[in-house]
Amino acid sequence: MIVSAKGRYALRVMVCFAQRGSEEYIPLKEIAEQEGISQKYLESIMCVLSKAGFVDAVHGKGGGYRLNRSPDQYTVGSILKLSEGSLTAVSCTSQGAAACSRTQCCEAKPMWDKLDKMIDDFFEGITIADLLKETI
Amino acid sequence: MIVSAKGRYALRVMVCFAQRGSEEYIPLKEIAEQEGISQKYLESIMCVLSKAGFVDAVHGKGGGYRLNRSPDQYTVGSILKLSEGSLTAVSCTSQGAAACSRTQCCEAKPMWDKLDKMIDDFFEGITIADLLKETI
DNA sequence: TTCTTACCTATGGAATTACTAGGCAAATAG
DNA sequence: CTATTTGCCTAGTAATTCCATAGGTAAGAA
Repeated sequence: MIVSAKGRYALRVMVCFAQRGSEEYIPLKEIAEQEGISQKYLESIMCVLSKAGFVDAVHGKGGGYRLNRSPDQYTVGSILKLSEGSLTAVSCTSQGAAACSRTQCCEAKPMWDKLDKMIDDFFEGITIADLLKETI
Repeated sequence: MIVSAKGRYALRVMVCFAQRGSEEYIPLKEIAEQEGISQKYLESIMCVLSKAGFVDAVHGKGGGYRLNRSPDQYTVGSILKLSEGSLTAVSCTSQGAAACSRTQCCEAKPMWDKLDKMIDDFFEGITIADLLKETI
């Protein structure tokens, strides 16, 4: 599993906001109910998206979240990387993990690197707008 | 993480057998020590490979495992699928899992399907012989 | 001031992963 | 025939991750 529920939820929410396409702020409670996702869990996801500047957030009544760019300005890759942390296919190639001791002699390393690049290119080549238009 | 230690170990062992390239059976203990992998853990992996007919196994003294085809007859994909169970990128598209209720209306489904196919093609297009030759 | 909404910290259950333990079954060497 | 070597089978377990919950604080509008 390269994309967990967290990443999928993040995408769903962003698609959801894009579908509404409003300038108004939408409270998370509304999205959570509509999508049938735990509100509290969504909060932790949106918080990350907000701090990264992907969405605008406003407190208080009439507040909520809204996109601050057009859907074609959001790549699926950027959203997944933010919510999942990283998209590496094997632990050996992820930065956070302690460097694999076999890096120098590993026959498979070039393959993993190529796969990582392929997956990254794939997700960076798709935008929220593409998902809306079902043009994949 | 789409490939865990189990899958990586399976590949390493197969590469290891291919490197030796012998007709003789090699006991797993030898491989485990050489590779620094838990013998017991390797046993469970080899057992699957053996039952699937990927390797020949012989009990008793002088026994062990050996490949029964040339390295270019083993795709990385076939080995990973066997040891990992499946290679699907998201839980929604894996057969074993209960069918996702959003399958019909999910904007992302076509994307996941395309990714799954891309990853499958990638791994099916690489053989153990390729890994040995470092021609990736 | 009160209500609403985003943000923050901590915690817990469930599942998965990587590994260990101990024995049984098969095959060979002596 | 017996002892040794090797693969095979079942069970358990520590650690980790994942998904979600709980309970609060901070900010802003009516």
